[in-house]
Amino acid sequence: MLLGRHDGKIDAKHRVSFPSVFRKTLGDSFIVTTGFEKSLIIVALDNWKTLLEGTIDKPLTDEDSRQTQRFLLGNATSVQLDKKGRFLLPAYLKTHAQLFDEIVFLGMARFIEAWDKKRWEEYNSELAKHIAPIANRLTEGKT
Amino acid sequence: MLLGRHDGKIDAKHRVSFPSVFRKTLGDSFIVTTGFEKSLIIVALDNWKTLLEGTIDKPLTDEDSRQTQRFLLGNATSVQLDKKGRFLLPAYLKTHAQLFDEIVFLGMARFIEAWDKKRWEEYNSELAKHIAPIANRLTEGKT
DNA sequence: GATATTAAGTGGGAAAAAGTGGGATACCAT
DNA sequence: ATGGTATCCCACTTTTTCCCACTTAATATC
Repeated sequence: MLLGRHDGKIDAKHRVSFPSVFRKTLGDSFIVTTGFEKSLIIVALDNWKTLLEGTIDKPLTDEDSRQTQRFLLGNATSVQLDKKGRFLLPAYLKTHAQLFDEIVFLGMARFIEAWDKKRWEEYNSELAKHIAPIANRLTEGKT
Repeated sequence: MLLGRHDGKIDAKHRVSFPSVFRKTLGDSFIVTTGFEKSLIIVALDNWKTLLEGTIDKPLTDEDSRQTQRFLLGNATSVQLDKKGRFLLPAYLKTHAQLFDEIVFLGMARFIEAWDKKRWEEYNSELAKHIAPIANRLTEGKT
């Protein structure tokens, strides 16, 4: 299961270093697409369809579903890691996630989210304030 | 049941020595994540997994579930003790807990809290001054 | 209670792995 | 051709991992 935070960098050639821990699970070829809250979603090729369940399997007459499809599928790209574990990030994805040179990868069980480091830290500290009930359950022990 | 205070150290290689008393309960593999008042929370793996149930299999479109996942998964790390009972502490957790080189582990019944030694001692002596009315509030209204 | 014995904890060397940066060549579109 | 981008490769730095030696603490033994 994918979990934890690992940092990477984006160099002048738009190459993104991908943490080796995650590489062990995902392999050296996967899908990158736009995510929610200005993140990027990174998912293994064979997990791609499963992940979309419940979001794109609605009838095409449903506009919300059409829009979600366009967002998730239309922006997706398949990337390949180089020998040193880096992939090339298309400009439109870099823009979407407001990425600069420091990137944070978050293991989210079945996929990975990527955030600009600064934005993640801001978002996360906000999150901590509102997620207290969840954190409470964490320390309550077995239910 | 986890209780008591035991101290540890963090060396230059980010290795944290974990008290053998707690190791006997938790084993040599567990979850470390962010906690309240800038502490760290250490919980057993299966404890943590129970908490995740019902959130990691929700569709991507569920915002609440996204937030919970980010908090629970993004900040957590699964650690493994080495032969000498130390684990590697990720930089972001060290930062969160404002840890330097001395660390205090507190048994909290079902989980463990970790504090920077100096911060803990300051916090604790403040606590001692004000704890009586606080503890009283906890029991007020009951019976 | 002093000393032997085992366990726990600390620090660091050395090798391997991961990550970083950049040069040189190939490729494509204008 | 030319400028921009991608690809491949290599050199170098940093981090991680594994192992061992040593110190300190805890426990046992007489």
